[in-house]
Amino acid sequence: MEHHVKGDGSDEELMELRRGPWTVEEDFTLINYIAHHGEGRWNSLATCAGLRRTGKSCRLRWLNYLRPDVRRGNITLEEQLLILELHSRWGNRWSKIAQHLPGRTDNEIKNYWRTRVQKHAKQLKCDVNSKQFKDTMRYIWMPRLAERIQAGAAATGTSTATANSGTVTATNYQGSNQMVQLPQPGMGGNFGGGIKIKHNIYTPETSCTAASSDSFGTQVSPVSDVTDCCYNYHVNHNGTQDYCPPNGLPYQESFDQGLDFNNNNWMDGGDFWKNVDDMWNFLQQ
DNA sequence: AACGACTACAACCGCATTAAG
DNA sequence: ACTTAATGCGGTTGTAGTCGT
Repeated sequence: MEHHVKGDGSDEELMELRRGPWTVEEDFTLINYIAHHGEGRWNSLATCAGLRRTGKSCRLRWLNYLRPDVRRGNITLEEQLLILELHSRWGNRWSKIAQHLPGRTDNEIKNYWRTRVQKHAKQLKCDVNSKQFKDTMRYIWMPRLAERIQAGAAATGTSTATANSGTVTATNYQGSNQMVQLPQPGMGGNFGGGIKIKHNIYTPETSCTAASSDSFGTQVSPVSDVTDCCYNYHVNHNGTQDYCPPNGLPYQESFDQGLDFNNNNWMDGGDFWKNVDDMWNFLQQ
């Protein structure tokens, strides 16, 4: 369908600027023009190319869709992990995050975050910006993603996730065997008690954020130190204490049931746990 | 088959920042 | 130094496709 700017007698209306989805012809015109004249000066480009589009629209179409190096298709596990990691550091700085995922646009990453991550936070009935959700992501989901990446790498004989100007290795995220205290229902952001469960947890010490400069050579301030975190945990370097819930399922397996990392559906456990309390109840069964 | 709900993603909008004159 | 246009960014909306009933 075709949209037109309407109603106010503006220049835009007089020029009958088009809106809405781009046609194949428009795409071809834009690609052709940029191939001959280069990109930039988007307003004049739109006019000179004979496109009845705003410069903004042309720029967006080029950068997000037509550019030859735009990468399409499913977000890989490595990319997911990188997005989570960078978002935890920079927040909604989509453009900045996208710089470290070659071929991915800020728009795509933003869409991914909104459709997958925010959806899951909603299903868990917690705010995506809450410490509770961030900690769940950081100490549970990210380590599991890393494990799956490494498992995949081991299976295929590859060892790194090529993801930007630098590389992210799965081993960046490998934790030592440590004891982490899970949040209990009603604790809010301050988890004072709780049982101790062994897991390869993701900590500032084991993540690339622990360094004063990150793996991309960018100076960063470390994210909240684990001592600032509401979790109480202690390191169990020999890793001898395995906790097994009464249901007989190892802790890790229990989480895998709720967070299906297979087939990239690593956040599709929302129907399994309706909220954090449900998750907790399941783990205590 | 028809319908509605849901999902993913393309596109738009408004504002902030930067560059040019 | 100031103004204005261009560009970039993040939030939001629109829509086509898919799935379940």
